[in-house]
Amino acid sequence: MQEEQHPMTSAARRATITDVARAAGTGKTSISRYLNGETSVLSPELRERIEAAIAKLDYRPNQMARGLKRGRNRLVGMLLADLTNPYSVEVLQGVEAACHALGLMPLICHAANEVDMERRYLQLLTTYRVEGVIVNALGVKEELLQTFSLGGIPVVLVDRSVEGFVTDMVGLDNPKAVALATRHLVDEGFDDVVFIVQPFKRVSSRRAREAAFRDTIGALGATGSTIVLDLADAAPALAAIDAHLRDAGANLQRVALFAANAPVALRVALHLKERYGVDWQQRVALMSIDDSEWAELAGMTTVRQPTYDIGRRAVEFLHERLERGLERGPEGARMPARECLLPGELVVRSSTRRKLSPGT
Amino acid sequence: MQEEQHPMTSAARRATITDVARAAGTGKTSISRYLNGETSVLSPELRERIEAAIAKLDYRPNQMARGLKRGRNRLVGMLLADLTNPYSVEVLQGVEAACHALGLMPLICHAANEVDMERRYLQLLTTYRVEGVIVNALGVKEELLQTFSLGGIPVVLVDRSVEGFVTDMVGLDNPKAVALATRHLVDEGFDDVVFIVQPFKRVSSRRAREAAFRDTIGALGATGSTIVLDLADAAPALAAIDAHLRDAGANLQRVALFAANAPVALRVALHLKERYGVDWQQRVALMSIDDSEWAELAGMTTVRQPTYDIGRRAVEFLHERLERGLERGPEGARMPARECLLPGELVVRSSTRRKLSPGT
DNA sequence: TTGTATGCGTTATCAC
DNA sequence: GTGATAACGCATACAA
Repeated sequence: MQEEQHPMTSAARRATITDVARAAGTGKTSISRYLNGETSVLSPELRERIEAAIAKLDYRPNQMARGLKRGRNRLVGMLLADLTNPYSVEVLQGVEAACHALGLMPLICHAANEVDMERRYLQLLTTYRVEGVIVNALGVKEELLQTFSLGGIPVVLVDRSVEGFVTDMVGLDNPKAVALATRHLVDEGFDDVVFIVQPFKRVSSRRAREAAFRDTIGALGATGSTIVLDLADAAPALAAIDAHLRDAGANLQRVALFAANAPVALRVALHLKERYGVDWQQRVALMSIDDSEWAELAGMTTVRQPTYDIGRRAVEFLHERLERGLERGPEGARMPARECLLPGELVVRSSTRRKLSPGT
Repeated sequence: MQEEQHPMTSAARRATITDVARAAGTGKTSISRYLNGETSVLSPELRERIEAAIAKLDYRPNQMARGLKRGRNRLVGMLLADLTNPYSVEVLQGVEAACHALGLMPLICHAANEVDMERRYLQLLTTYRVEGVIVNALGVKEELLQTFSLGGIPVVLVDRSVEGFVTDMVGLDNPKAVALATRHLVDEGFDDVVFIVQPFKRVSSRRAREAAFRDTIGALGATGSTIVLDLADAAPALAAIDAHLRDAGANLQRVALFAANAPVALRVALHLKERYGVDWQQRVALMSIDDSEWAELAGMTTVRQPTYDIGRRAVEFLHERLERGLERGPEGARMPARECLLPGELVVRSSTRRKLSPGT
């Protein structure tokens, strides 16, 4: 009844290590050794038989069983707050590449901006016994993460820290990046800068960027203010922006808008276009952190984050901790929390180049 | 030596079902029963003890072990060719939501446009014994997918079919969508439409869209041509576009550019901006399939794909096959391949609204 | 150099 | 109602 057109066992279940052993006329141990690269302790002849059997049966070791036995399944959890944000996708690319290089498999969880999803996914990751987690979340709290740490599962934070919780974290060097951008604006002759940021919530980077903005503006002796824009209800903030623009125009001030990230920048740009028409760029200068794909098209100045490297570093941090945990006992993985702050790169485009001589 | 500050077993390994059984003063079987909702056959008293023990130990069943025993681990593979393409992210959202609702866990694999990665990831999915796969790939061939089908693992294709391989597939209704868009252009008075598409390669949807374009243009008696643009080497195609635009201008023809998807549209838009300046939209009309986030900002007409539903349907297809496979024997999952073609929605923006009276 | 036996955490089969 | 016990597929200590 078995049709053997293809080299594998028809439409039945996959071959197991036992099947291979039988086909190769040997024991499971030798197969296991072959799989784990203990190639030196195998007679060339047996080795060939094993290779043949594996090929014939199209055998693939079952990672689940393997993980169960070894205690580690090479799975690492990657929790992303919002894949809609190009930042996340880019970080992800770095994470994937690094994981691949290290033989790890990222289990990607996309919370789609739902705080409740974050919690559920984190719990789920726990049931799959991931060896570590990389977290870029919106509302995760310390206690949730403690579960991992206490269980000996390393946690690496991306882009934001979590209050009351110390671990490795990697992200943009916000102070430097914001200072760079702000200084650029002032240098270009803008004497009134409006920083636009989402409600801080639990997101430390938002707060950090805003603080850096105020510091820099103060140090430069320029005029600056902050407007908080909630993407779920942007009207009030947009009205505030309009008002500010109107007043500044009356005072002959040159104002620049500085968005704290790409989603905010897009929302603001859409509003400006709607309000001032297609040539809104002639009327108001907009820049942002995050160099999204449309920035070039819109000719908008940005600060490009080293997203790929951020992802890569996050995995490296994780990997180092995993290694440590292996060498010493499970309790010996103690190691001070590290922080990796990568520099942003200013990408100057037409939106912030001086167009009008001051006072005109 | 054990510090019991937190309710769980210090920094050691996670609690197992045996631990819970011991803590509850019962056998593993009862715990298992409790976990699997066989709640009716448990005395209320025992039930409470179990609940308490689980809470106290912060016990989480190990999915790996569970999968090993049951033969199914609720994992489904999701292979994505390019997360950089917003289309993919949107489809993913649908997939995730549907999976979550059905108790499935998507294992997301991002091939980053590397055909070789696709192959590797597909093999990897096999080792994790996913119960099914949803594939949106660039270069996977029939043989690779056969491995899954023959192994009794359902495959659902998204957006594109694979030559010589029959399975469920879900995507945009390309003929209708392209016809809708093309007719719109002609209605708006464009008498020369250029369709721009990436090299067909193994991507069936590209071919389908181009064919639909030619059919529609022919049926409408309008002038149309196709330019193939390779994102990795766009110069020739862009030059061809320039030439076409020049010639058409000389002949007083109104030409519209129709990009087959968002990445192409972006590349073309960038070129046009570079060539014609910030008011390039005044000179040439551009539309595209895929309603990317910058389309609104650029005022570009698009065909919006029902991405979320595409993802959802894909999971539903998969789920139905999984159920079938359970009821009847593993061989009884036979079921004709289905195709779900969802309609696109025309989003008209300023880019294609008549600006010049013909012949001016 | 090779094979046997045991256990990883869970579910399923069968007794009680 | 409840609880031993045998698998699931694999790795490993140990024996041969």
